[in-house]
Amino acid sequence: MTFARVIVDVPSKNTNRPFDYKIPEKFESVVQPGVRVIVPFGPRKIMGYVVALTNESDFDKVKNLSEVLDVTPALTEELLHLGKWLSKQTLSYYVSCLQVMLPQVMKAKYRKELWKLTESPLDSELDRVFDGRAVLDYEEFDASGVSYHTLRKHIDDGEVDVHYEVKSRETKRTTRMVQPALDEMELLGFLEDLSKQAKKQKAIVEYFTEHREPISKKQLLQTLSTTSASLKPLIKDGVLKEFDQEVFRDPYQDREFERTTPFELTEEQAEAIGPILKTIDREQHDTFLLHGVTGSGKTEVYLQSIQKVMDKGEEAIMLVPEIALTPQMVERFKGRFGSKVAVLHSALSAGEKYDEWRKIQRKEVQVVVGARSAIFAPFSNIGLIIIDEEHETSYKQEDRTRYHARDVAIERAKRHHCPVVLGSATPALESYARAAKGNYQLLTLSKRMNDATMPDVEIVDMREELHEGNRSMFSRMLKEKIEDRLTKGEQAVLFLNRRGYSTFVMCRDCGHVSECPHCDIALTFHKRQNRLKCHYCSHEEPMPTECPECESKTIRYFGTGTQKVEEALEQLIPEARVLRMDVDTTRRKGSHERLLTKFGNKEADILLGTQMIAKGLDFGNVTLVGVLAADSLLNLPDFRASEKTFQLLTQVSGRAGRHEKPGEVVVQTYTPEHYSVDLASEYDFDRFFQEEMRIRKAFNYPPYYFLTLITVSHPNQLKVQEVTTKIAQFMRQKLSDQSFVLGPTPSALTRINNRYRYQCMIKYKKEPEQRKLVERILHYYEDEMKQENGLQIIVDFQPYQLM
DNA sequence: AGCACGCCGACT
DNA sequence: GTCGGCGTGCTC
Repeated sequence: MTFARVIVDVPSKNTNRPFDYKIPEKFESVVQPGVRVIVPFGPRKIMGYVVALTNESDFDKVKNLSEVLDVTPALTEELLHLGKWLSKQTLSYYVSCLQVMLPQVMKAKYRKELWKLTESPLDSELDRVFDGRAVLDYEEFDASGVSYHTLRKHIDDGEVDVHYEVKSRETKRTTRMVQPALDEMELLGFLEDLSKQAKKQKAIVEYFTEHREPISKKQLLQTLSTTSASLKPLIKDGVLKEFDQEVFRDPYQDREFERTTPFELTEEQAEAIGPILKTIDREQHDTFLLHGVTGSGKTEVYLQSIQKVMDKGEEAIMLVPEIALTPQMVERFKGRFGSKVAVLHSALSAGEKYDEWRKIQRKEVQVVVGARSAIFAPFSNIGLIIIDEEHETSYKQEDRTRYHARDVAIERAKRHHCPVVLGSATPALESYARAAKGNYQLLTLSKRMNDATMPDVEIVDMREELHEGNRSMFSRMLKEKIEDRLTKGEQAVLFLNRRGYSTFVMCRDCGHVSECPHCDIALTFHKRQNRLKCHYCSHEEPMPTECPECESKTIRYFGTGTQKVEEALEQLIPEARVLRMDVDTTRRKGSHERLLTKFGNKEADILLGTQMIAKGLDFGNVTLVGVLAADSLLNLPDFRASEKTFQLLTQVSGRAGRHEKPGEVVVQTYTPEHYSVDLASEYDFDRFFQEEMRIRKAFNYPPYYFLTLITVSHPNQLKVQEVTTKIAQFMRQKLSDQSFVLGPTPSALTRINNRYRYQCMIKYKKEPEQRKLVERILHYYEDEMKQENGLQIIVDFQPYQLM
């Protein structure tokens, strides 16, 4: 095999195919599919992925590849295949698909430099830029204003060279290790010859007569309480030798995890796990939907299924939504499987992520617990894939390679002949419908463990509160119940779906609302900084003291955010100790965990938070859950609004009364009659499913129809309109009568970052040619999309984010 | 994507 | 004549 077929790191239409390179003899033994290489590409050097080896090439001017970056392939053959599949599914470039499977640090960085090759002076202008240095960053030259022709002249004369540098950013942390270089007899011999004054050297050599294995230099010097001054001569004399050993940053190294053993399964759990274990045994592919109410012990089913897979010597992937990847969850896995677990989530540093990934690659672990991208874990012998909280929308990647982890999981599981388990208390409608049709096997856990009952849910109509003169954001009932918990020494969780202080700022005199100058959206007030921020672009401005329109000083905040609730709570119940948990208070690494530990230690009475507290929290002392504004999701322009509301209310309610003490839930709403609020309060998933399916059917939404969303954006509104109209017309004309093409419609967020956005939505049941048609559209607009501030067309198959 | 090449108008 | 702008096409 003398040629490597390489996918180069250039995401463009023309380069979306392999390029052939000759393999120099010295690399022959290491180059194999999946390794990263550096190759010459035109005048520059770039990174690429070897996808195949061949004995011949159709191309006659094949170049040599210049460097090999991996010894162990970064991507397995299976992942190379999967990447191909992914690029077809999402209409993205092959190289981008390979890229998403790897840790960020493995992406190449490029530098362009100018190297001065001569001692003699160059053009005086250019010499001034070089300023005596031999190497110059190209950007510095670019910014200097010296003409390209001047440079060109020197390049042609061989006095200056344009140098392209490819750098892989991964850093391997190493420790200096020390090891004996002689055998025991020789060491003892050396000791005899050693000068009497060299006490410390003696101690070191004596240590190694008893310990042959390497020890870290730091540790050695510490235990023998000496310094490297005594070590150095020994190394110089060839008695000992030093080397660097790679160490893995372990984000959990300072933590002790209490070992847990499998619990005895309840009858229901045993019944649910049976078919999963059987499928693992038979090495078949099948997809299970595990529908288990909150607190029914889904995790124990996962853990025991994984144990089975590990006993067979196979590997397991467990996906959890980012916000549910709590310390509590990690603890359960580390506690059961110890060091056999790698954890991958966004709170890790880039280096830590890389190290966890390397543990998987080196087969040091058998289990990976992680967020969406962990689905690409480089295992080669997968026996089980679990997706917990499978209804969560965070499993859908919302940029570039718009994949859904569920689809990838099933694709991988098919190849590995292993089951996929989708678990949720509130399955996605799509999944439940598939289970109902028999495409997935439904497994049900209907009872909570510990004989706990689901907490009672009280719905409070906030309109009535208002009529009766209560203008605060807390209903009288909620206030009473919070106070009751305080006196009993129990805890409460308050849930709000918004961070910040309030949603928007309005002048009471003229009604002026402060909006982002680049986006069509009201600015959000952040009190601590006393600034207005746009949540869609990075725009910020100070909070005005008077209305910019009418100069009135009566500026008011409307809407409610966590910060504001915290303040209101302080006024209402001053003795309560409140912990606020949202993106703003958990930004720093480890703060998430710190806050939860504090709450677990009962250092606070009330945990107030957003989305992130809806999942996975399990505190026995929490007996009250308050939902401050149940309808906040309901009013979004999203056909899944009811589903999301139902899911959220159910999840939040599940936080209360998980152990001995019974729990209660208070849901405040302006639309108590809405079926998603009502049915969530009765924990009636089946009726909600029926009701919601009826509506989806009537409006031709998933799961009855598939969706494709095409979003067009451009700084010029007319241009966007025109293009979107053309696209919609084209699709309408080409697709069958069974499909619906909606649009052009302005997107719900009409303008973001000074770009207008229009969309076209396609609802279809079967359109095998659709991807080809979309490709034709993208091809047609290719040139316009290349330009810096040009047209952008985003195609999302099975979108979750409709704005 | 980035780079060279080549064609064109503007200017010492 | 020469410099620098941008459109075009190629990269194994």
